Amino acid sequence: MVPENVGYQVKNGCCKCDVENRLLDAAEKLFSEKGFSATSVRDLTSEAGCNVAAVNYHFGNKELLYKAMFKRHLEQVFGFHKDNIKKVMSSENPTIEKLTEALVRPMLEHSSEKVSQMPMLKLTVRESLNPQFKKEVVELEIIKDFLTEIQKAILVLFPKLKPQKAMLCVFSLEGMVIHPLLFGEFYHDIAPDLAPDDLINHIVQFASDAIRKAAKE
Amino acid sequence: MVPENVGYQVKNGCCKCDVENRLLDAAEKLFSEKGFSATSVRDLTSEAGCNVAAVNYHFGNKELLYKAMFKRHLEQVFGFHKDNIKKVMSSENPTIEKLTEALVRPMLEHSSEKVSQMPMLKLTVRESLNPQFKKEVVELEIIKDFLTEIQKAILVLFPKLKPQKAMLCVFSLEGMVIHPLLFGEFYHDIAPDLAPDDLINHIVQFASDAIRKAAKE
DNA sequence: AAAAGTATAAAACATTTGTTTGAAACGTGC
DNA sequence: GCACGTTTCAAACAAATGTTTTATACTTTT
Repeated sequence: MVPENVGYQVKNGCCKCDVENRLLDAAEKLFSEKGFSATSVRDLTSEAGCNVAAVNYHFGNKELLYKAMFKRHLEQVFGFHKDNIKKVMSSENPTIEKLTEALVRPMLEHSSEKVSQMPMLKLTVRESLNPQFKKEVVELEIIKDFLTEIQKAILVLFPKLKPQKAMLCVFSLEGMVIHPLLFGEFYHDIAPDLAPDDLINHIVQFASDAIRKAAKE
Repeated sequence: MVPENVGYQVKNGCCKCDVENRLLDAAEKLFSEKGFSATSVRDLTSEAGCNVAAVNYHFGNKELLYKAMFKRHLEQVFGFHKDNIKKVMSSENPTIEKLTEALVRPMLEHSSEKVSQMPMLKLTVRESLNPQFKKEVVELEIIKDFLTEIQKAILVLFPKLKPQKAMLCVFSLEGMVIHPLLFGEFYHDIAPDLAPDDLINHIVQFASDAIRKAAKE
């Protein structure tokens, strides 16, 4: 296995770092397509254009590569969304509609880049559903932080709301947003003429109405 | 492979039917625990107490056993929920609260039996997320029927609601219900002192409020 | 330039995989 | 009891799996 700390500065960028990143890229692509077990180490290394032994050399084994892939991906994604929350809450006149829209829209309107990151969201959910390993491979703490961030924002908007009730609203909102991401094919099948904006507006309205009502009681 | 129609009546219940059902039971248990790829045919047959060849003999191959397992399970589960809808809608004074509660409560309050069927729900979602086979293994039609049934019930309660809007409400409701089923550990981790009834009441109220508001516009 | 440390590569390793085979056991109808 | 179709089983099959080994190339340090 590769030493944690190299005793010298790597000058040639084409070496260690590059292979590791290519393997992480290959991992995102193949694992999210076919799952962990159905993706072989040889699939990964040939996608990354390196030797079979590279996985074990750089990451220890297949499972640790899996874990490293999640870490890199989740930090990037949640960082993006937390920035969006901050922007809304530090804006002039923050409302629950603005907050929900800031969360819902980037997740649901799929530009060309977003499409490619949907498989990874699905895989993350899949892995959370039936964790197949003893040691957790998706770190719960980073997700918990994210949800707590939304909860805080809601409590700023509705100070009278009980914290636990606010967290339930976060859960419900997240459930509504994740749902079309997970079952997009159903939406298209059952409601073929549904525009993305209609869906976004529906969820924003649906959630905002319910949260506002909950805050009144 | 086993012939579709046997030329005689099987009298001894200990034969064909029994092995097939034991294999389907083993499939539910092991596939929902470890997933398709991570479960070997030998795992299945030793759990079912039969020979390795039995899977291929009775179902053709591992994948067809997987499909047969889903069919048996989904027909049972959706049948149960559709019955509940009918009971509410044919009751004296059906309301949106009664309807949502009839759907939400049986799913979320986990008696000893419900606990054991949660892994199968997770597996069903998992399989819908990243279908790993060419031929669909979870039949979409039976799910579509179920969602349409809820949509119809909502339209009876709120005739002015546009059908498409009603279906969006069904999606949102389903999203909120599935969410705690999928991420129950999170709920327990983030809100440890949350009683099942509180969660059920929250979702019933949250959804009913929002649907009623949507019907007014 | 020599030595030391690091990265890549091809080949081999021992298991495990899904599936098939061929024979034996079982149940049924004559 | 006999012949026939059906079901079960142990054994074997070829293919694929994750990982390790050994040797070779490369980079940095001295």
